[in-house]
Amino acid sequence: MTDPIAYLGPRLKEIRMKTGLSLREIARQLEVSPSFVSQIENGKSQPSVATLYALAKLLSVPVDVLFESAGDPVAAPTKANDLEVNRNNFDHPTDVWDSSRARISAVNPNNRSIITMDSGVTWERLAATSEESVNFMEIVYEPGAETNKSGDMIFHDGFEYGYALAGELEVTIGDLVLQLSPGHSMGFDSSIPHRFRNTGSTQFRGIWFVHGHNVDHS
Amino acid sequence: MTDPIAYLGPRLKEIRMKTGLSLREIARQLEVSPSFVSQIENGKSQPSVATLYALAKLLSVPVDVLFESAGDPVAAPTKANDLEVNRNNFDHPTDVWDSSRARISAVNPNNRSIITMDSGVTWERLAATSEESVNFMEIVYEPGAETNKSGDMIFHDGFEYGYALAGELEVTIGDLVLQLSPGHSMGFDSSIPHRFRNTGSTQFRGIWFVHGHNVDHS
DNA sequence: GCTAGATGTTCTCTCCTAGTTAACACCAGC
DNA sequence: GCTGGTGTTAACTAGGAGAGAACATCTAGC
Repeated sequence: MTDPIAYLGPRLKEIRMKTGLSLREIARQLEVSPSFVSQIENGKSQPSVATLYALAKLLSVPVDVLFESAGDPVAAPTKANDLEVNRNNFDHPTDVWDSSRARISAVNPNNRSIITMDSGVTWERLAATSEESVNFMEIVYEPGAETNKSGDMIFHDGFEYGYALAGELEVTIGDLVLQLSPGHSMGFDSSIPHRFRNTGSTQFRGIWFVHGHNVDHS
Repeated sequence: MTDPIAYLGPRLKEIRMKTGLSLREIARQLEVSPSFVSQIENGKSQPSVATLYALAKLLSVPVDVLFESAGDPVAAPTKANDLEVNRNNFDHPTDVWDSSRARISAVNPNNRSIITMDSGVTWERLAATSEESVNFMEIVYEPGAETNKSGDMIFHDGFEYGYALAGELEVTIGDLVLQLSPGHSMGFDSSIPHRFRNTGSTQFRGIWFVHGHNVDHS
């Protein structure tokens, strides 16, 4: 069995990264030297219980998660890393917001980050956590608006989930066409070409969740 | 605030007592000297992280409960080793539904899979895609209902996102307590201990999205 | 280009403390 | 009385928790 204590360092680093805090900032708040934090993260030294506890508290994480084996031994594949498909041209709602992200994010409706598309489509961010490639948002389609003014279908990595709050939305996924009415919901593999269109005469609003495959990455 | 580390010793003793194990027996299994265990229990010395972890493991208790100020119900097993960590009772909404999952999933409100918890909490599945460790659902908290009847906070791998449709929900995440009203939304790293509670007099309903770290796996 | 400020890392060194051994006092049952 | 169990405390030591300084990168600004 693999010693969980051996993973403590990497695990700490992983969690610290998510918080966006620098090693030196941690050291400052913990009142220890930066070098020591580095030594801990690299497994060259071990903290005392007091330091361990303070560390967990600082990262607002139960002590136990520090012992969990960090994710998967994601031995980075040497090859597949360099480039993805040319999905850059597609504008899909991943990582398009500003950079403010945290481990806990609460948003009230009057204070959302909003992105307005030229095509009568609006995304309002509902939460900005430290997860990348993840978007939780309210989407608004004005009457006549559609995903792509060109009418083309789009596809991208990951999955997409939606819940209709108000109005009607015509959802096309692959061959499937369905009408989303308030209370209806759906989810699909977004590598299937898809398109949304508000064919009705009233505004459509829905709760949307979109994420890529690699929800977290080192 | 009183230092939780000061309570570590007494806490250990308390838990050990419940297991019926002698101090010397602990020392034997831990492969340390009995005197040292005594010193730890009396706060005259502190264990290293390794010893602390081994200790928690031996008592089959999460490390965190060693820091709790004594008095809380520990649910310690009567004999060591016959029970696992009492974290198992935590049910969190991942992979609890039936197996029907597809690449495209559309659900209308009258035809949802529903899980009713004993505590007045209901989950209604909004989509069932082929993704594992992912749940998109409408959650309902009746007045007075809470995540855990015991009042304990829960934590698990992954992230959690919510949008309030109706009613009020008291959300506790780590130290943070916030009131979720209709239109409000939030997201957080679910490894931070959290708890939800409907403190109001009306039913709470919200759109929830929960996923583990490993969103897809081959 | 240079500087000034961040970032994380890797040395070397010191002092503290985790953990030891010993002897201690208390019980049971034989 | 012994012999086995229990927990406690003193004196000691070896090892590692943690500091300090110098290191190599970066990025931003002049």
